[in-house]
Amino acid sequence: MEIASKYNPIEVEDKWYEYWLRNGYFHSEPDEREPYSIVIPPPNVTGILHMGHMLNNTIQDTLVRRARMQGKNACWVPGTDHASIATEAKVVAKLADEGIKKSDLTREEFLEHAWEWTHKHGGIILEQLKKLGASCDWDRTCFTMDEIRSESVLKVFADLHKKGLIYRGVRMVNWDPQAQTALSDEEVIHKEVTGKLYYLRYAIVGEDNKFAVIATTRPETIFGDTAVCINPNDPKTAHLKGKKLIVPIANREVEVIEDEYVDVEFGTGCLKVTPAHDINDYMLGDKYKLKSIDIFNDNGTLNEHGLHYQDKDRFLVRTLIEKELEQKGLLEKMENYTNNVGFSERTDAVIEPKLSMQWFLKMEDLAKPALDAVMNDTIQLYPAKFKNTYRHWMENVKDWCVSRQLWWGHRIPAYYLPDGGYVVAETDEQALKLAKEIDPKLQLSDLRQDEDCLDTWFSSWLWPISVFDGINNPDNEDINYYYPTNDLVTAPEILFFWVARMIIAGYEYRDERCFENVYLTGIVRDKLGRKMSKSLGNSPDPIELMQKYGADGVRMGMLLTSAAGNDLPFDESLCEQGRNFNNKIWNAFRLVKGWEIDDTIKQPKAAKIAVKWFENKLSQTIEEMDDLFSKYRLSEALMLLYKLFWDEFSSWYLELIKPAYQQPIDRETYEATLSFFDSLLRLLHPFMPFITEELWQAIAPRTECESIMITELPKSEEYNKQFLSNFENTKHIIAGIRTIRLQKNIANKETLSLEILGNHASDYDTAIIKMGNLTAIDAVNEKSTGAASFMVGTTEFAVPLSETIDVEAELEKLRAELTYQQGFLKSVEKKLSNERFVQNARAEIVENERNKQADAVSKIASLKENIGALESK
RNA sequence: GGGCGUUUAGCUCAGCUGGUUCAGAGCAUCUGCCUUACAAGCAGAGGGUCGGCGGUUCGAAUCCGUCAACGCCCACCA
Repeated sequence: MEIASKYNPIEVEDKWYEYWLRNGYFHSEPDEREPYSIVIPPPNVTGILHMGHMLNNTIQDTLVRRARMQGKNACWVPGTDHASIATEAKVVAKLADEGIKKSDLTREEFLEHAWEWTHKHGGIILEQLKKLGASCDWDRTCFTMDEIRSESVLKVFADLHKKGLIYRGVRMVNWDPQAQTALSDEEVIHKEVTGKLYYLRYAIVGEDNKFAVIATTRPETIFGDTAVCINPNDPKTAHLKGKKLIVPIANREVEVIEDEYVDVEFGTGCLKVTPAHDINDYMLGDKYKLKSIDIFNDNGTLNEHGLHYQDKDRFLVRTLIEKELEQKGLLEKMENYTNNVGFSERTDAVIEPKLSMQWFLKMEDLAKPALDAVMNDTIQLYPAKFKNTYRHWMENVKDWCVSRQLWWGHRIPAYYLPDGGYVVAETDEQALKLAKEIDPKLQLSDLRQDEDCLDTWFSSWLWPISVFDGINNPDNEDINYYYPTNDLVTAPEILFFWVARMIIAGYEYRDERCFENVYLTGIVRDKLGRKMSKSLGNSPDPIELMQKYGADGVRMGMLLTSAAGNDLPFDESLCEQGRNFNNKIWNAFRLVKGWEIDDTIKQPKAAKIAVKWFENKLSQTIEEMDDLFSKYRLSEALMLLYKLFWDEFSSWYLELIKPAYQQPIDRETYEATLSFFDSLLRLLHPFMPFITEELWQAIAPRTECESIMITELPKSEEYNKQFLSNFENTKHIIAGIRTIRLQKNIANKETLSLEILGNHASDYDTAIIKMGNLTAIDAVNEKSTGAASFMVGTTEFAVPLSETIDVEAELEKLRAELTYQQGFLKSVEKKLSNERFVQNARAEIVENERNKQADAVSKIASLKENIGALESK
């Protein structure tokens, strides 16, 4: 059978994914096994796969596949998020392209478009995940706005309202004038912006040509001024006490109020107060019962209060008003100024603080158990440094504005009565029932449901419960079995948006943590450290990458340098490394598969040693891997395996047992090798599912229904550390011979012999002979003349050479070594002659120093002897 | 402005409670090899004052202080 020398992933990946699906290996039902569950962070329903998803889902799949192979009943629940604001924005944009304005549509018409869009683009991302090999239980696929999830959301809203935790009120909220909705504080991103600080002249009433000068970054908001505030302790502004001022252009009189809130040092010490458009001014307005004038329309243009600027955009007005003020002599001066401005996370529009009626969730009490759970490690964050961040947020948690002025989402189940007041209930019928308690004559048609939707996160915070229908049916088999889930893998960016709130919901609705461990990934960046983004065009297409390097190659590339919580500087060369590794595995398979077995051959000694060694090495590595996995150090676990396969198995083990060209192999060694290969494939499977399945299926006859993914993960057995360390020594001896070959330009084909000075255990001699291509190993008291020597540990080895060696070069080498050893001995002796060291250090440390001393002394003696011998020639 | 974190080889990172020859790994680099599993490979080699300074200690990459650079989170002094 001729096998290609390169692994071709394209040919095998779809085949095996189909096979796994066909056999239902991803599907999980409750049974008597230990459950292991992960809920996917639901990607936006109309989104497409990006590198962040690749990283995140590779990690999840690795964890799930490993758990499955550990005999757990593994269940990875997939799904998508309706992504209220993001999806609505996309639909609005698409409609705009078609010349349709959202405002021209009814709610129902708009939702029709939105659903159409969702059905058209929805779920693409889940199909893409399949290419990656994601072993999700697709039968359980959920959507945050499907029937069960919607019902859950409304139920929870009604319940929290009943508990008095949800309230409605007029508050200063973050208004996104582009999406025309309120946002939660978490959806606002503050950025430094260079702008100007304008110094405006407010005329003092009753004092001709006298002005108070007031600094502001937002001159367009003067139309909303309802007071000017000074600090009562500020002599600079004391003359303004009790006066009235005229707001420029608006020509309105406002009072001067006094409050210590005003910073004497800043600007002129005078603060214009615009309660409708600034959170601090709002508080002042509240305190002094000031009028509040809202000067903006919902889309960020000025309203009738803006006078001749009506219907013009706020930023345009800023430039226009600057000119007008200047013309009227009301602009004292301008300075460059940088300040923090809030932007909408979704639309990047500048946030306008705006007073409006919204729904809020009281967070303080809810947050308590969630804070404790993380602080006392009931829920573990990886890396743990995020505990601090988490605590800080949870201790200062503010009420959550849950209403959004959007249509795409869960409509708030609040129903207004004709004569004022409202009821909250999860269904129309129940609402009517509640309403009738107030007024028995009311009909359903009398009730008017709230127009607003709920924040997207108000559905995703229930995700670990709602995917198992644990809100609607709190005692069903699934939720009782799979909840709490085990691991959550997500980005730190949504620690507050999502993770914290899920923990809160978990305690509120299950009275239990929603997951045990949270693995926080880093951000995938490009080589230059920039975030990957569409606008920069620096984000590779994951699908193309997988076509180029294979899904396994890309998975490995993602995992190679991604410690938890560390950003991942992504470079295609990582995938290349992954692909190369696939190829290495493939070729090892080719070698093994090509051997003929001959039952009459006895197992060679070298092979026997090799088998014994690799058994030990394998166990040792498995033990180390288990430890790394328990700490969620996946990259390191993978690297360990990589080295085990490449260096230990391929370069050492296979070379040691390899029969001569076209010679058969003995059965014992062959079977041991197949068994090792099988173990290695199983260990690799969670990381690289496709190639491992392909080779596992090929390496021995399998029946339909068999798969590596449902085999058991190899376990660590007892191993002999001394044996492993002896073998490392052997490797050094072989490396020494190879180095001499290279230095002396001796071809590998040419056989050599090796001399060992003094006695030497001979267990490994056959291995050394084979790997070094030696004719013999001789224990000698004195090495041959003209032999090239090297040391391993305290033993000296020599390779006799036919041609005369360069005495001077050899001497130079030996002298350098002598100098090093003498220096080393000196430092050891210095330590040992230090009484305080001998007194204070632990006994074994001192003992060790003494051993080092003895070693060095013996090495020095032998080096001196050699040098003397050479010099006398 | 507050808090947290990072700084170790050209790059990405390990290095747990200070002590084995502890200064490591992978990649990259360099040298020699097309040795019939693999040139997407094999064999070997070089490379770091562990960010700076100071301290504790018999002993510091590791602990403490301080400075610097970078990053993240929180916080709306107009």
